[in-house]
Amino acid sequence: MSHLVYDRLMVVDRNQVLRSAAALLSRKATATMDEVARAAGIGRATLHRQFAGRDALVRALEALGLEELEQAHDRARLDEGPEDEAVRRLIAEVEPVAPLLSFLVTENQLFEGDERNEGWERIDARIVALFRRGQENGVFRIDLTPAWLSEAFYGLIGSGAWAVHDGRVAAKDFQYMIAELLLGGARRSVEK
Amino acid sequence: MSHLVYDRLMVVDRNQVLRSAAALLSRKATATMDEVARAAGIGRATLHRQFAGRDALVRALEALGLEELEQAHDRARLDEGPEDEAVRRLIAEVEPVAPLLSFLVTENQLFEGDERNEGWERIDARIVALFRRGQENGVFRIDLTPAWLSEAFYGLIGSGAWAVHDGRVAAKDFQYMIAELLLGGARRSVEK
DNA sequence: CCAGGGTGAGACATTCATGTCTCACTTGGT
DNA sequence: ACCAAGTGAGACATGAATGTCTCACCCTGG
Repeated sequence: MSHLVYDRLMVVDRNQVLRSAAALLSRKATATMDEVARAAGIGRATLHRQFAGRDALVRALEALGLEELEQAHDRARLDEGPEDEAVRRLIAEVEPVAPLLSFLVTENQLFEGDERNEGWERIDARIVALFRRGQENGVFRIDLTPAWLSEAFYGLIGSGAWAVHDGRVAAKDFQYMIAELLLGGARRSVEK
Repeated sequence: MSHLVYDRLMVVDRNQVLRSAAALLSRKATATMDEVARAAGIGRATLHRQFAGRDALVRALEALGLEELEQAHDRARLDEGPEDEAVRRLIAEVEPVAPLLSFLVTENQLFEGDERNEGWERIDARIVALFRRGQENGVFRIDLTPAWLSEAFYGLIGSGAWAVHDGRVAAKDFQYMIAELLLGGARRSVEK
């Protein structure tokens, strides 16, 4: 029981540190451990006590990102209703995680298969399944593979996050821009 | 006249070094100067003679990438014919530069406005103009801003390059997948 | 009031990439 | 055959980030 007290008062809130680290590293991926510590309002030593090293910190961020991504997928209820609507819901739910996500993606490129977290494949499987189901139900075209649609989905999320980040797209248009491009494409359509 | 002889035989071919560096760094962005040198088949000292430092090397790669990008835009003849066809041509021409491009993009994120090369804006202006013209001619939808379409274009190019890189998409499908998604979207359409 | 655990600050050693320099060697030109 | 230029290899210094450790301080609980 004493744990609960410690976690909230005197002791550094590990999760809070992670949030602040995510916010910082999403903007400046090369931030040093010292900068991360300062951003979290703690000392570098304390940061090291919580995370053995920079690698451990990134791993923890990966776990955090994956957890939030999974929750986003859960909330989006991908297996309910029309698949294109499910995609829209997913975009909306994923938006808050987008900056952290793009940081992790570029960071993961460097791990080069050292020990890739299985969580990514789980996430990927869920969205691949969504696109596949949409194809079977005649909602999505069948000439674009689910794997590619999944890749493009996260690519557009990242692009959208950056576009918003440096003011090329208004934050309020984030979901619409991504959803419309992904679902409808750029070409002018007769329907709708 | 003696320069031509030097450039081809004894002296290191600077452009050749750049190519090999581009190929290596596109796969492993954190490669050392030593690794870059080895990959080019030269000594580290010689690499430093050609490029004052890692920063200079990246700048040179940026110049190379921008030059090839501009040439790709030229060859795509963006101001001729229907705009959607122009986009297809552009995708085809940009494909070879895609890996280097995605390296430069992630690398540029770190420069944080120190001295961003103006070339990017020139390139961007060209493709923005293409999308804008397509909108005026009724080929592209007007509810997606040209700035976003441009961002999405390069985002998808990058995603496609990575998808091909780790075998999620066949290389021969690169152009088709990107063009179809960007132009037509994922939703099944009545036409076509 | 006292004891203990957690913290911030700073000193310190270590590691690694970078950048500089020297030197012997090879190659091409004269 | 000689000379000059460019090169590779290696030694060396530098700087930066990392990781470890100590120590004084503060807060909380007893």
